[in-house]
Amino acid sequence: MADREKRHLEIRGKRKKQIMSVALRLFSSEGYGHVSIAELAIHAGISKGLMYNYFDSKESLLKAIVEEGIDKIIQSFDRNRDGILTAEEFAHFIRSTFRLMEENKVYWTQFFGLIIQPNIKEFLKNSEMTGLIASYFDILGVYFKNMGFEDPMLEVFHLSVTIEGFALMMLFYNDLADIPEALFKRFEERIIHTYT
Amino acid sequence: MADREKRHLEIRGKRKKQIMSVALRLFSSEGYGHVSIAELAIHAGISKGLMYNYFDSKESLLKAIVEEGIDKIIQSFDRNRDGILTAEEFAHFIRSTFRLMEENKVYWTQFFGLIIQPNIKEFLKNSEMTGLIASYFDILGVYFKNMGFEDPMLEVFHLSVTIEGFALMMLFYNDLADIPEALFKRFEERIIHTYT
Amino acid sequence: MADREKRHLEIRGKRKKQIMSVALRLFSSEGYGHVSIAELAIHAGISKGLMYNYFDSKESLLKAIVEEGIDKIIQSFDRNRDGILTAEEFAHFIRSTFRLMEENKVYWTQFFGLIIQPNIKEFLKNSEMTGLIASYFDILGVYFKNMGFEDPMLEVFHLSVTIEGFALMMLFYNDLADIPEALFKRFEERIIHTYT
Amino acid sequence: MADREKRHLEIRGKRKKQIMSVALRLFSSEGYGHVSIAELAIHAGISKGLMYNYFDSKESLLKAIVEEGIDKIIQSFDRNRDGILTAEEFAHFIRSTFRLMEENKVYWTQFFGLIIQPNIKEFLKNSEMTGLIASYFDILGVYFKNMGFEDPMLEVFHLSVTIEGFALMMLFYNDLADIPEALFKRFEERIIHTYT
DNA sequence: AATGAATGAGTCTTCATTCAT
DNA sequence: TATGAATGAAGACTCATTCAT
Repeated sequence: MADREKRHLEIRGKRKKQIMSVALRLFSSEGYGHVSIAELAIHAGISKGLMYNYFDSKESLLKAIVEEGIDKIIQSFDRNRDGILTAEEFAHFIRSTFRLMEENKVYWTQFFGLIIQPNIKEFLKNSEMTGLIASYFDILGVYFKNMGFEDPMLEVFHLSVTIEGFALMMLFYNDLADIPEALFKRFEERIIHTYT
Repeated sequence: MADREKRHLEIRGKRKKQIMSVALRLFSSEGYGHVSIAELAIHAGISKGLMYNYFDSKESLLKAIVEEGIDKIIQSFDRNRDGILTAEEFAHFIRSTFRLMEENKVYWTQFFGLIIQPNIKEFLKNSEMTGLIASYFDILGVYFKNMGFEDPMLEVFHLSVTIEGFALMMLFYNDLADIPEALFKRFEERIIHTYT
Repeated sequence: MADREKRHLEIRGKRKKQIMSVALRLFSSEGYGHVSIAELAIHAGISKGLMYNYFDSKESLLKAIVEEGIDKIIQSFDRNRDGILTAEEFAHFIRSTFRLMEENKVYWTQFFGLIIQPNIKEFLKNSEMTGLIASYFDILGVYFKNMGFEDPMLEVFHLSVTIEGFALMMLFYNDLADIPEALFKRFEERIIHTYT
Repeated sequence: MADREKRHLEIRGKRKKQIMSVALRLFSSEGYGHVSIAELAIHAGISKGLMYNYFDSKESLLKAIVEEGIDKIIQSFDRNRDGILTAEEFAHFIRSTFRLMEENKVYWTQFFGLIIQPNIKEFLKNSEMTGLIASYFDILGVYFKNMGFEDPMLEVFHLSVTIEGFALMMLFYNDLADIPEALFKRFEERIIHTYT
């Protein structure tokens, strides 16, 4: 009994992940509104009805995907929040952020491609991320002030804009030709160099 | 007769612009796929059928909007392409770019919100813009080299990423609370200062 | 302009009535839940989509039908409610009620067949009819008391039960073979005779 | 072995009854077409698949329920069919009928709520009940004739209509507030008094 | 030029039923 | 016996597009 139940849960878990993974890819590349359940089912190799065994609706599937991504981000960034950053810590923070993105380039690119879609942005605004971002902005503001920057908030703005722009660039050019791996490294060092 | 015809064309022109303007706003905020012709007609104060007097289809309307935006960009940037930039010319180039964006903040924000949507990106890739951007990249590369930057292509990348990131930030935060006007100016000077 | 608008409204009105009429017939004979929009469309000689030009949903169509019936009933019975009934008035009340049912036997049989369906009953309970029925019960109670009946409320109950049962009988046997016209008359006189 | 088999059959029998009981309740209150197998399974505390171990299909389950009800009715009324009714026998017949309904008010109300649904009526028409009812009509006709009623068939009609109307009334008002128990008794005596 | 009734293909969703375990 | 994952046909509903007026 416990055996059967365990297997069921395993199967459910796998299927759920599989559906979410396929959906993220399609939603990101085609746009949420342009992906039909039929298309999703074909790409996931399942029947049309099965999705509804795992998610209440198409929108609920979207929500699950977005929330999972937000959770991943929060888990990654929710450590060492004592609030004071040294130059070394700043460098480490930037490097580990890029490392995270690089390791799951496909996932994060797709995720980014998803959350910039109209109506989906709203999910973010109502999530914990808003607070998380604000607190990081504060920490960075203090750091830049301590480092002697004239206009710390402008630097915070510049840095975050740069990182978002980088993500957007990856999204745009990844379809055509991959961005050279080396660029990751050089770009990252360029940022660290500017701010330490 | 010629008079009547002229007035006729004038009216057509105005209607067309009005439809395109409303459509851009809706496509950008709701997402192309989520805007129905019925909704568009209501917001434009016309009947559903009338749209088809001006555009062959919904997609043709989209195309017209995107092409108009691309044309505007090309017209703005297609001057002084002798190819060699002085520091002063660079500063002027950055300033006039920001000025253009600032003056039509609403239009460009909407336009940006439109072209980052999946499937619509493709329009850009097949447009003249690709070549235009490439040529600007070349000019900037030469400029950065002349200015003694170690890795000119990285700087080009950084600059373009920054500007795209800025546009994205405007798109995201414009709904909630306007970005302070002053930031435009400070951000722009920050870029000029870095690269001159 | 006013002309066109008028014609539009005329067409809309006719179509709406036509759809409601076909829907009532099908809902009553097949059961609301078993009638598909496709089936309804075929029987009404229209396309599947057109129904949604006139009603928001299948349920909204149902609601319109039920409410129309309730309104008809209320209009028929909402006259002379001074509250005191003579034997003559009672006889007239019964006769005119039967006359109304007889004249639109098809409509009322279908309507009755609709409102006894599960879930649809609820519509009635929340309608004005509840109050109307209650007030008629009161009036009849007084009448039976004045006529010297031992247990007036029991008579009210008996009478209403009899009429409802008559409606149900019509619904059941109308499919197979029509109830003989004469029965209407004899049944009606039987009731009048019992209670005057 | 025979023991195990017996227990086996006992369990099967119980399960079957349980499923039928839950199904009758749901079919009656929600309408046959609106009850899904999933819903049924949840309310019966079994899995979706298990139902198919006991019944071939949803319709076959419905059929079993209706047939069981018809059987119960036939068993109750199939006695003393010598054909001639005295006044005393008539009174006893009415009383025992009401007693039967009263004792299993919930069951019969639900059953009645089921068989008046469109499409389900057909089951009755093709069942033995049609003949049974006809024969009772005959017996009652003779009885009323012997009792000196002017229009015996009208009385048969009136009586059956009254009883059906009573059942319908119970179905309608049972959800809201129970019909006072005393009414059963008084209503029954009222009928007996009229016809003896 | 302008309207909106009408169409029907396509979308999301439900659900009776099957089957491997 | 019992489970629930999986299927696919069918249902409610949407919407780009056409066309008579």
